Amino acid sequence: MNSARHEGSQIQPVLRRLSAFRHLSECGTAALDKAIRERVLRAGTGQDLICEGDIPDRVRFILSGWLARYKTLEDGRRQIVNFVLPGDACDTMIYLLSEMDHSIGTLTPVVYSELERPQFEQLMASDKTLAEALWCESLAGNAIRREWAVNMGRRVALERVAHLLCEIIERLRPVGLVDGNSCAFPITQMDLADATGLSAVHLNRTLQELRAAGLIVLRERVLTVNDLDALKTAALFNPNYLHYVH
Amino acid sequence: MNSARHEGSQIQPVLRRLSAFRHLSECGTAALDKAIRERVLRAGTGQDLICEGDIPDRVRFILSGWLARYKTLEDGRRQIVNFVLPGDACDTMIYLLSEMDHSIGTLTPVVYSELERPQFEQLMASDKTLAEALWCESLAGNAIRREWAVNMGRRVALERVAHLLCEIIERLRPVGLVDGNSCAFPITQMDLADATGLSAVHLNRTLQELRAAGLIVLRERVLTVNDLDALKTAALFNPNYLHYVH
DNA sequence: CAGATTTGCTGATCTACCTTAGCCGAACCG
DNA sequence: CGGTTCGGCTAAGGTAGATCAGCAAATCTG
Repeated sequence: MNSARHEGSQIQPVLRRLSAFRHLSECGTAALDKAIRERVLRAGTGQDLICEGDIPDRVRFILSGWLARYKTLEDGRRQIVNFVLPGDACDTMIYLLSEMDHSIGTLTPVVYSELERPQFEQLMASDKTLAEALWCESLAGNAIRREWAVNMGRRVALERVAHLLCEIIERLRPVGLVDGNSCAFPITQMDLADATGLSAVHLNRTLQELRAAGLIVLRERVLTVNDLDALKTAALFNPNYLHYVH
Repeated sequence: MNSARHEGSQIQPVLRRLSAFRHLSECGTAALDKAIRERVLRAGTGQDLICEGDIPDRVRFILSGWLARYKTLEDGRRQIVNFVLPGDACDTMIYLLSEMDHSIGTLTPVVYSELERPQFEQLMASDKTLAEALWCESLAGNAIRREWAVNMGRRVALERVAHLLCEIIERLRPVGLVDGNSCAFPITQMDLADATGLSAVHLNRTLQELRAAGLIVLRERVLTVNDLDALKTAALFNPNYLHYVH
């Protein structure tokens, strides 16, 4: 178990992410900080935080690590419907529903904070800027899902994968996880395939196509994009759906 | 212009839809009824209520007719990311975002009610059951988008179309628009193709396959499904994501 | 450390779905 | 009234991406 001081340093991603939507008041920042430190937990790779059919009763904030929201068909086909990245709030308000319609599992080791419903509602009530930022975060998650529908329905494999990579970079950037042209990229090709609706084989070939075109360097779990504009053009990427204000 | 008495009769779908999530108090019902009657509008087929890039500043309730949320790529490829059906609330809270990331257009003639942000916030504050029902409606919309990701990513054409038809039927039923085994089905095959990520040609063939299998009858804008369970089985359809409580 | 598993990668084959092109009947329109 | 558009439908041919099978390196595990 780490000290509170150490865990505290990991709250930054959440503050940075919410600040992308609204300037947070000092009061809001303090309330959030306090609430998050209350209960910090860890999970290893490949664990489910919550499963389809479970009763949702808490809200989570991701401090580090990557997760996926996913659904599985009876015959095993899996579709990742969203990545959950550091700084993301996870399931704002979902406790209003009586049952989860999807699962949330870790793709890497994860550190996260858990709030019970009363704590979370108290947090929302504590500060207007914070509440609005949380609402925006939730609405932006919605917008991401819409863009994914476009991605899977109307983009070909190369555009599709390029688009996903652009999105991940632009989501990691405001939380400070992009260093120059590179970011840690800790997930497997299988995960990428399940997120893009492609087979693992075809995803692998598409990555190689992107590499051959000089658009990406992806090796040893690090993604480097030297010409992001070129990648965005190849992806028909328009960042408006991320809804960052500043 | 129709009389208020006549328009009033069209509020039913909204009440019925929200009642699927929470039992509405009399007070909430009355407030909603009053707010909706305030400003009832009409639009013909093929009109956009709001476009990508517009500033969202109002909330809408659909009283009759079908609409689509959609996005268009630069080169014209279109993807419908959601159908908006009678009774649906349209863009709860979206005024918190500064810009629309998608468009909403009519697929049929539509009757709808428009509320400015202050009116809507007043409505939300007026009654707890109503507010919760509206939140649930919004969360359920989210869940539908997740299921669509699965649909486009992991289901083959026949399953995909079958799944969409099941969803539409199960969404129309609680608002009273399913009559026995049939419902009005006023949209074109092109619309269905854009919603499923298929080409119009292939969608047409898939419909014929469904007809040949005896799973659906679709003609003259009426959809009849004599054995809904069979269609659901073919679609790997699980209604849990619609989140109806009763 | 050896064995088992996972991950990235490749080749060959197959097929689901796309594209292009065009027909037909119904509705609409000047 | 004849032209035009729209929606449903069909045929032919091409291709993007799936499936199956297998290999090598890295990683995990006992």
